[in-house]
Amino acid sequence: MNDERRKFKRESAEQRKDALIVATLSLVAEMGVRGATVRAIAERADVTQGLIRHYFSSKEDLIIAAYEHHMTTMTDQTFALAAAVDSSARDRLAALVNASLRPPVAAPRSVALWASFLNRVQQDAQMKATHERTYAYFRDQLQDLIGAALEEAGQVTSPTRLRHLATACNGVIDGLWMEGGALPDAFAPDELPGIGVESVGAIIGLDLEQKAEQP
Amino acid sequence: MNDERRKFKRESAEQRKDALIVATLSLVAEMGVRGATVRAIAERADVTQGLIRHYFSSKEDLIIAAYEHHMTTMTDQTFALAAAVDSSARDRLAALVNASLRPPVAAPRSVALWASFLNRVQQDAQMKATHERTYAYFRDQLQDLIGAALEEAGQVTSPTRLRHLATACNGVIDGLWMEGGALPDAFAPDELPGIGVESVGAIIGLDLEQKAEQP
DNA sequence: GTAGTAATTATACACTTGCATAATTACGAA
DNA sequence: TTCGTAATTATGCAAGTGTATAATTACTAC
Repeated sequence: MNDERRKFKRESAEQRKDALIVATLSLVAEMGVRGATVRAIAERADVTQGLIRHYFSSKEDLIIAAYEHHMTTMTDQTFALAAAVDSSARDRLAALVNASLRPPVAAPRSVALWASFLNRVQQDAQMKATHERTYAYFRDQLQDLIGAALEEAGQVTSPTRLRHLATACNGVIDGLWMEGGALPDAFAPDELPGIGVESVGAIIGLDLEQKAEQP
Repeated sequence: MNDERRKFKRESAEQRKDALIVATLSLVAEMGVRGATVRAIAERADVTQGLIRHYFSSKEDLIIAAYEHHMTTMTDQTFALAAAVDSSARDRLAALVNASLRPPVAAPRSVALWASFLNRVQQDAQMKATHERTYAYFRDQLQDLIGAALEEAGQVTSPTRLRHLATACNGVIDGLWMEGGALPDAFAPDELPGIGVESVGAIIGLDLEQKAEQP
């Protein structure tokens, strides 16, 4: 009885690791990797610093896990919304662009994390692999959607041209994503997704904004 | 005589400050702000660490100066090429997009620096001011060029719409710039400027790629 | 030449960092 | 209940950090 006396509570390995990762990400987003010291992380996760070494072999290991967590979360958030659309490929494409350029995917926090990790991603092989996997996945999905939307519209597209279109659209989307997160005040609400849909539509030659015809 | 014995050489304040800034930027680009320690900077600039404090009141001061230097250099490099075009506004616009998406402006080093500084920019008032000034300058130039190009083509554009177009184009350009620097291998040479010109043209409704008519 | 002075080096200090190791504590099994 | 063990804390350390201060050194004015 009298739990107040307990100096700490035991948690499952999964919960603790997750709590440490969440604390790490919040600190990195706020102050960069430099601000995410073991002591600061431990404090934010309400544990003592020694515990970090109990769950992660090194701080580098924790940083890598945090990056993986962030990328996975963003990917999931992006495709969760787009996958819900079950009408036309064109609408699914528009939904994907929308989800990519709207919070929580497009947000200062996301971009701050991306920027903070960039250096390490370029140096650490494991982080680089995570980055490339995530990137390739998004690009492939985008390319498939573009292809399907064009086919839907009765257009024949060569694989080479399709690849070019996907590259261009991906660049525009990623770029607007970063831009929106780096300069949140530069855009009115809904302006960023609007620009994205407009640009992607202009590039592939389809009007993504027009409502589906009512039969 | 026998200058070999000299333990150091005196340089003008301007040269030394510049050398320290250049050393700082190269280190930040390679290893992030975290890797740019006073000792590493001093070593790369071939001086001892004490000298840094002689020219900059603090390390933060040096970082701020380095950021200013980087942004100014990028702006100059961007507009130097575009300003050389003296034919039509349309061609100047195309040249601006090109210069923005081509080395040395669009390069891994530039984007690495941008990403490394992002956190500090958000926190430090002086750096934020530098950032906003640079950004606003580019945007205004872009908006003017778009307006001139459209007028040239005989199109009337409301200020509101012009602002929207400039925002969209700016977002696409900045985005592609970051994308190209973050993933240099994802694009073939000349592919990025091509996508940029194509996208900007599609957004504002002008073909920027067509050659000027030969009389 | 020589003295003055600013540029540059040399040295040291207080503080933070990541990490290791030992000492506790909570919880499950018996 | 008690006992074992893994989770958690407590403490300490060596290396690296920015900065301050004093000691040199190169150039300049006279």
